[in-house]
Amino acid sequence: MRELGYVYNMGAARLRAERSHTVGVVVPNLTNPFFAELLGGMEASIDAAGLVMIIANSGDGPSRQAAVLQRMREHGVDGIILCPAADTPDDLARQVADWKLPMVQALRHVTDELDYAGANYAAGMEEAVEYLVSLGHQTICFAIHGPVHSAYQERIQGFREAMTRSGLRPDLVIAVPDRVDHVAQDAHMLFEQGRAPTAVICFNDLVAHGLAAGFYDRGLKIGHDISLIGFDDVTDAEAMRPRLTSVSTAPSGIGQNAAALLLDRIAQPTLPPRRCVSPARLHIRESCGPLRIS
Amino acid sequence: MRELGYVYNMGAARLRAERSHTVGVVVPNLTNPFFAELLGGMEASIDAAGLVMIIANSGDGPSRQAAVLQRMREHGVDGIILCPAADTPDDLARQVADWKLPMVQALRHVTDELDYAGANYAAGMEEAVEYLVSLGHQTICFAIHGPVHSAYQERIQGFREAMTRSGLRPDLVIAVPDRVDHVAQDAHMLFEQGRAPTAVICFNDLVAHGLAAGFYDRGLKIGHDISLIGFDDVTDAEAMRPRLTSVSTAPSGIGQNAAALLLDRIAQPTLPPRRCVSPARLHIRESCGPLRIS
DNA sequence: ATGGAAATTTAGATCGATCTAACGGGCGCG
DNA sequence: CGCGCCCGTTAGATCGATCTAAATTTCCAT
Repeated sequence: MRELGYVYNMGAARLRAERSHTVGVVVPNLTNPFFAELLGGMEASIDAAGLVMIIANSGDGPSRQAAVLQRMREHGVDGIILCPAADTPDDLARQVADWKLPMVQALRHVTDELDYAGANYAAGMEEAVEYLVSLGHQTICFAIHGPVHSAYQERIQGFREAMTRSGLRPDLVIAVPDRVDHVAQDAHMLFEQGRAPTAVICFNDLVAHGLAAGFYDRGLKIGHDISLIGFDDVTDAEAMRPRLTSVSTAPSGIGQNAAALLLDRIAQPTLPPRRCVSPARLHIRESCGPLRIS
Repeated sequence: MRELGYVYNMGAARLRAERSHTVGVVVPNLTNPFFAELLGGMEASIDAAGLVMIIANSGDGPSRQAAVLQRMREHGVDGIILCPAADTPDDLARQVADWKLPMVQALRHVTDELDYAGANYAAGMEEAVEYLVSLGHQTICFAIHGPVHSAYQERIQGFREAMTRSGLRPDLVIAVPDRVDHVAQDAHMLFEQGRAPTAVICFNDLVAHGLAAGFYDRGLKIGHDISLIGFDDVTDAEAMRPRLTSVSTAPSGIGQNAAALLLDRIAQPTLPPRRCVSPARLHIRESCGPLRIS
């Protein structure tokens, strides 16, 4: 075989066996390091199972997402890991069921009829709020960002519930610019309309990074004049100064979970839908300090 | 067709037509945001051409890389974009020619017999050195990192040549830890053995980020006590304080170039090997200042 | 040595898109 | 009216791995 330079023709095998040893992965955005880590985790598990990943970008839009799913179907993928784009219609599940295509939702979910791998964003958020409360903070702001989806809503909900439970105002949810490089210069938005937060929780580490720059520009010392908490713990929080306290969602682990769910479902398509929600824990570093009475 | 739920069977078409509408992409590392941007650029071009990307991780090791290439070959990809792993044997080109598989090298190159898309690292490095020299710096250090490959050597060569041309010591090339989170605590290495650099150029922005943290810990003010230049301009340099001056290599554009080269070569396999080297320009921000006489 | 059961080899069918060649219908011109 | 040309249609072959069934061999027991 070696002499003749034989290579196994997976395409022919697929045609006969109806198995392509291929899975599709759809993410809203390739360049966000958060998704890059997610992909890294998936790749490891999927590769170990002897399959390859076909990857595509939905651009967080339902129409592109539909086109991409169709393309993957044509390519005969054995299953799909989908991070549903914002505004994904909820008949997605029905459609996929029609297609008899194993599928798991990652990070975000639009239906309970399909598997889901994510993190417990709400619990992580609550832990962050409780930590800030324990430091004496009362005016706590949640800086949000980006398109609306389940992971977005769970964070807001976790924030509101934890704030309410602590008897604090739950409505300080402020939208900052989507473009990360504009966040710094718009950091002043947090202090408008009579708000004077002493602590800010961010939708993700990118926002935290931008706000940290904005606070620096305003002469606010992080961990002293204002406390800052990130979310995802993915950008090198360890390399920020002061080091960024962040809610760790371990995207690489979520990727592995999603891959494991998909492999199981491919093996047993009749399994009832499962949810694999990994804990999100607050990683305390140096960006938060006790409330200063001014 | 819609009523019956017909889907085009790409696998069958491939078997007959010997075209899979599939390209393989091999990178050494999925989680590095630099490669994520590269993939983003490729995805756009490849998707626009109606092909899909199969993606794999070589872990920067030749043996895994060989396995991954073999797997892609079995899957019948129409071509491959490879960022060659460190220590890739140079008979790679011969092997690929035997396989009659269109292939382009991205970011790094091991042979002139295959297409290559990259950036002019040496020129970018020279621009960085000249800029520091124009600010009066004389003791300039290059902080390197990671496995050895062509992009690594071109940067070192550019540094040495530019330093020599300016009549400065070209040998201040210092290796910092590979793990980014250890760079900060090992920043002191730069000042050992009687070296007292007043400016540091970094192998990439991750190193710059780490060193910035290390300098902060030592009480050095960046842009004042010490000047710092990054490379790649990919981590949100705009969000650092002071903003990081960095040599921009535009990985997304390199990805697009690589994709374009591959599509051309698939269309015309007999084309002579081409090289597509995009310019690398210094993006000046705030992390460098004039030499202070102490 | 022969029958029957088991093991192995071999021949063909299959998956679905595509390519070729043969076939048939339509039409114009002699 | 008939011959030949052109066009559209259709039947079958093809790609390569795999699955089934038939054909062949092996081997043990009677």
